[in-house]
Amino acid sequence: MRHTASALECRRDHADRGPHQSARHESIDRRERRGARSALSGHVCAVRRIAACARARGRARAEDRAARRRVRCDHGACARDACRVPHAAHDRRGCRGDVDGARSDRGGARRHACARPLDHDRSVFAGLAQARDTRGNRRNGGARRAATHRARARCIGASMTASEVPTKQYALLAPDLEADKLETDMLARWEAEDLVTQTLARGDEEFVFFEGPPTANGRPGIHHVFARTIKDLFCRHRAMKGYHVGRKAGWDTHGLPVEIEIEKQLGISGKRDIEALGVEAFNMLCRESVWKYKGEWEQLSARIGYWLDYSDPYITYSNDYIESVWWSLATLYKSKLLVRGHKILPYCPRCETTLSSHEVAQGYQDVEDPSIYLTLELTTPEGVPTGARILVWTTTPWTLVSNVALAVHPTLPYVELKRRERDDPTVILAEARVRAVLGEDFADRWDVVRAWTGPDLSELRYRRPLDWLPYPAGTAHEVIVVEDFVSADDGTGVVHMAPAFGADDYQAGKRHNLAFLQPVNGRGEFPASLPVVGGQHVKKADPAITVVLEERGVLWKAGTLIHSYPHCWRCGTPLLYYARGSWFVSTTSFKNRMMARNARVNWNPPEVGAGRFGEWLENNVDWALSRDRYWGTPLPIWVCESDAAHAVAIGSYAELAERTGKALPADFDPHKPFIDAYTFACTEKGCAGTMKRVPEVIDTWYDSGSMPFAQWHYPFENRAMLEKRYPAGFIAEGVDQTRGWFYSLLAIATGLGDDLPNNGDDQAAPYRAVVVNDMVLDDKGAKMSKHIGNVVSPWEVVPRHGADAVRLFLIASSQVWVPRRFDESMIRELAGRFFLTLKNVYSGIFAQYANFGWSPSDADPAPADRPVVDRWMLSRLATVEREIDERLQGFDATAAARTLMDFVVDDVSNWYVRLNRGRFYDVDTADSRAAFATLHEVLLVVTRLLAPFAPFVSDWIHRELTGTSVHLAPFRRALGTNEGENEVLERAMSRVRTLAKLGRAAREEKEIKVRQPLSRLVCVVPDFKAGELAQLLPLLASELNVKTVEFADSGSALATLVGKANFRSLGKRFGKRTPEAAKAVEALASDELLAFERGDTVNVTVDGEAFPLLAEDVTIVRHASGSLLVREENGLFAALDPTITPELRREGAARELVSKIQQMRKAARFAVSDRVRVDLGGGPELAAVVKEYESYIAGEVLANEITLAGGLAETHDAVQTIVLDAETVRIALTRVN
RNA sequence: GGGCCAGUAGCUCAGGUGGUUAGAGCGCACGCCUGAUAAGCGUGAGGUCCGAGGUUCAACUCCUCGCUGGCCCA
Repeated sequence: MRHTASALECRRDHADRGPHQSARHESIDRRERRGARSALSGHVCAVRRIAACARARGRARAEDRAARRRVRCDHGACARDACRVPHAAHDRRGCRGDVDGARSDRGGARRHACARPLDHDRSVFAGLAQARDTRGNRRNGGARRAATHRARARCIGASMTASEVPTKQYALLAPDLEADKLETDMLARWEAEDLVTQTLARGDEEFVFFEGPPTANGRPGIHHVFARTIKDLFCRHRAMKGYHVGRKAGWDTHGLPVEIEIEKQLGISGKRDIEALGVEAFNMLCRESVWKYKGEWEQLSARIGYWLDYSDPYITYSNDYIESVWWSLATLYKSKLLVRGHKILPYCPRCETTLSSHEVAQGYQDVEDPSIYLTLELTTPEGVPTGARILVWTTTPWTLVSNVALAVHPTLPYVELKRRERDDPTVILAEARVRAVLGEDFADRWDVVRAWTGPDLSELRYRRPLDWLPYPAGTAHEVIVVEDFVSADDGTGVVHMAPAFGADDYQAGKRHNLAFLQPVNGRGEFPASLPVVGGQHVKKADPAITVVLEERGVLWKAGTLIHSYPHCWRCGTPLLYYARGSWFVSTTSFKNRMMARNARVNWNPPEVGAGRFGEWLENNVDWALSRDRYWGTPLPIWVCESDAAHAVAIGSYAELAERTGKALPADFDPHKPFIDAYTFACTEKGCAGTMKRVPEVIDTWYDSGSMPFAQWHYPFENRAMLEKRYPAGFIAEGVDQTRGWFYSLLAIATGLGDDLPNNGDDQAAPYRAVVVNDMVLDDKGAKMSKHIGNVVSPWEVVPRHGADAVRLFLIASSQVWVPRRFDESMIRELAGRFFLTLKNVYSGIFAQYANFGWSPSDADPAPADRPVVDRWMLSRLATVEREIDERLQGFDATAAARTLMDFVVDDVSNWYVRLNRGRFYDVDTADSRAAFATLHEVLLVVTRLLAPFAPFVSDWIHRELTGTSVHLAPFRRALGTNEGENEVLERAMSRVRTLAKLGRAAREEKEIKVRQPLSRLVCVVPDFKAGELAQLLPLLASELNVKTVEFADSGSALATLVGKANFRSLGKRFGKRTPEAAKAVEALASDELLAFERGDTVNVTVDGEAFPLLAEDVTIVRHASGSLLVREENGLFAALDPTITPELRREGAARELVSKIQQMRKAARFAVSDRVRVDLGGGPELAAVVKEYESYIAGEVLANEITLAGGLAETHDAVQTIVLDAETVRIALTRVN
């Protein structure tokens, strides 16, 4: 301890001497550091003793926050890595001198590095130490800063003018700074700068983005973070590319989920309860409820860095929005694209309401239903019985009252069978169903008398089972139709059709103009006028109907069946599929135009567009808009009370006022129930009726699909705006939106056609590109649901890991359109490691050492003048920059993120920084300046490339590097095509890295540690000439710790050549004889291959025929011959000479000894600065090593003394016996301070 | 029942116009480094590329039929 203090005193002494002496001392200090970089001395001690320093000075300010900034001072250090880099100042004498010095008083502080209060530091150290003081101390105030600058100006040298003094100080990213803190601080900064507005003020050309509106009455979940990250990152990328990217927020505020929420709150259920409460009150509650989680949505969006303009959001319930929707509906109506019709909907007869699909999905139960088979008489078209009967199956006998047709399959085979030894009529059914219906042993009792096809059958007619209802005139009935939906999986392959009670039936009914019989009222009862079942509930009528069928001789057999059937989730009543009157957008009439537009959309992934969405469009049915509900956009159609054929669509509030003849009130509300009070005289000439609005509201999907124009209150306002902001360049939502928003946008836009700008059918409107994301599953791959309780709250995850990490994880873990598991440990693994590496490179390498006095300046060598490894780094940077931009341009965020992460971890940290660490220990040599300038450029570009993915930390670092926000920076530097990219150099480095890998593997094979120097590496790189790689060879030599690297020339005796057949090339020429040809190629002798390489013609014999060998037929691989350690991969060849000469062995042994002693010191918990005595016991080998390398060893392990006593010291602090080069060596350490 | 997606190392995922040696990260084992240190680096083990047929000189890749999981629709 004392010696440390004395060293510090020594330093203060220098500092107090004034400028001149300080400068001189600085140079001494630096010389020490350089000199220490000896090729032999591989090790360094970093001493970090915060408390010790503070105590030594007696001026500790532990409470001072700044004190916790670790400040490391390095003296006389000598990194192994540093030694690998040629250094102009390298000087063995300096190294020795340093070691000598270690025995003096001064030496105690030689390896001193510690953290201490900044002012303490400043008072103690002069010279370079001064530069360290100001690191990160911007908060420290002007006086301190000024003092620091004076001190630095003093010490850096008299020749420097004040203006030349580098003043730039890079703040460090403290390792204990939590992501949450960094990000919330950054958010406050953005807020203060109003950065979003700044970005919105830029850019000439529009990149149009549509925000799909969320419903604010549900809480945002982690999957919303996912979708929003995707939206945000592409918007940020395009904004950085110079586009203007508007980001208007929006809220989806209407719809059944909102109503259900209120019903739950009030403890009521169903339309009757709502009517009892009053629609006005109910809707008021809906209107308020929508904003329940608005704050949370906004906060979460902000917290994850989703930049959205919430200042003027579109709100689907607002009057302006509804008016635009009305305009579009009226426009469709005028084009006869908005029409009346029927739709089969699940309907609860008790609640008297239709149910939405998601309500139906909640109510499936297994129930026992009738399962009856009918045998119906077939007739000719003229009505003459054919003598055959057709078998029909149903589970809903009550619908037989409404039977109007049968359906058969177009291609399934049908058969006609006759009962043996009976004169009964024959029966017809699908061949595939015969066993199931007639029994496995049917062949014992039945004979097949004829084969039928569906189309054959459709030429016949049949007699219906019940004839209680008359057919309307002009409709088809008792016919057999051919339909694809018929299956042979159950029943008889013949389907009974009641168009009023089945969706398929209804569609078929429309196709074939079938009669429509709907003898059921809203409570699910038959009308009283019907025989037998009049007044009964339909489900209860099944037994009575079955009896009648039997009486009429058309019942084949009756039983029951258990199956899953939907029930009302509120009251448990079985649902009826029931035809309801509805208004439709007749999308089928412009289906082809929708498909043509869809084909122009850039879908990511493509299969969603072509597959899921394309198929769905192919099977498009008209869009039923009507909803018998309350909280929604009212359908703006008024119908005459006296004649329902008289109808008008109102397209604006002005038009409504005009019709009614008076101005609308100031507080006009277009919602129910108010709007229903507006009536006016019928618009038809000569009609005296009153027009009333139809009661329904519209499907909420129509609201959201109208957002491209309704968000701007088009066409009432903002016509010019829409010209620029339509269609969207890009939208992104979950795959569940395929039938939702993606469809409603497309359908409405196609229907409106030229009533919107830039909206011809030749456009990909309303969106040019879509990115579809899939589900976020829990860590076990199960869907997240409230029910299971595995829903991940973003509010837990984001603060824990930081939004940057969560965003990057979501994007990079797999393609966004594949379902991804959300496993928190994966966030740490994937994103955490990347950010740690990035921070280490920035803080641990760049900032820490740049703060000794480097900042970008003209003194930095031009890129062309920098070492080859820098030029390689910059080339990789340019390549990666281009690749990432291209990937984002192509909407492939995952590939872009991975490219960037791999680059930073692999190329930057793992290769460039690792190889060049030593160059950062100086700040004013050309070599160092080149390294700093290179790394600065790399970090600068990396933060820009990272900004769309991780907007927080990228901005933090970018601001340190440049003083400006990354979000106002250009995404890509202004480089020409492939400018800055040196493909040959990148490939060459890639070869070198492979050779390094092979070399290490070769060492591993013989267990020769990298610590053991070897004499030479021999290698072969097929696609490079030796000269082209020459400049990279020093890197390879240091990486593999060999003295020389040489190339084996073609004739080298070191290698045996072996041919490897190229099947791709041989396959083309030899076809079936490929294996034989390959064998012949691989049988070629080494000297033949050598000759071939030199250009001689070599033949291979296949099937007795000689073929000249072509260059592409063979890959020539070299194997070592002789004693070299060889590894080979894809033709690359690395051979290490494993010969360890006595000199090499002694060098290795010295390093081994040092390593072991260092480990002992660590194990014995010595402070890193503790001085020791080393007592060694061993044989003559050891003595030789110690003799040659004593000063090196002593310097490395801080030994005041090394003895070769041959025995243990009497007292020691640590002792160990090791085997060094087959010699047993005892090591005893004694602490001597 | 229909459509789409996925199934590759213990885990999470790449990849491939068909070419004989299928990759990465994590984890694991072993080792290096100790001036990025609550860091960093390397080497290694680990695979019936879901199964069965087929096409082909050659299939993880193409085709057919299945299986398992997910989503959407009925």
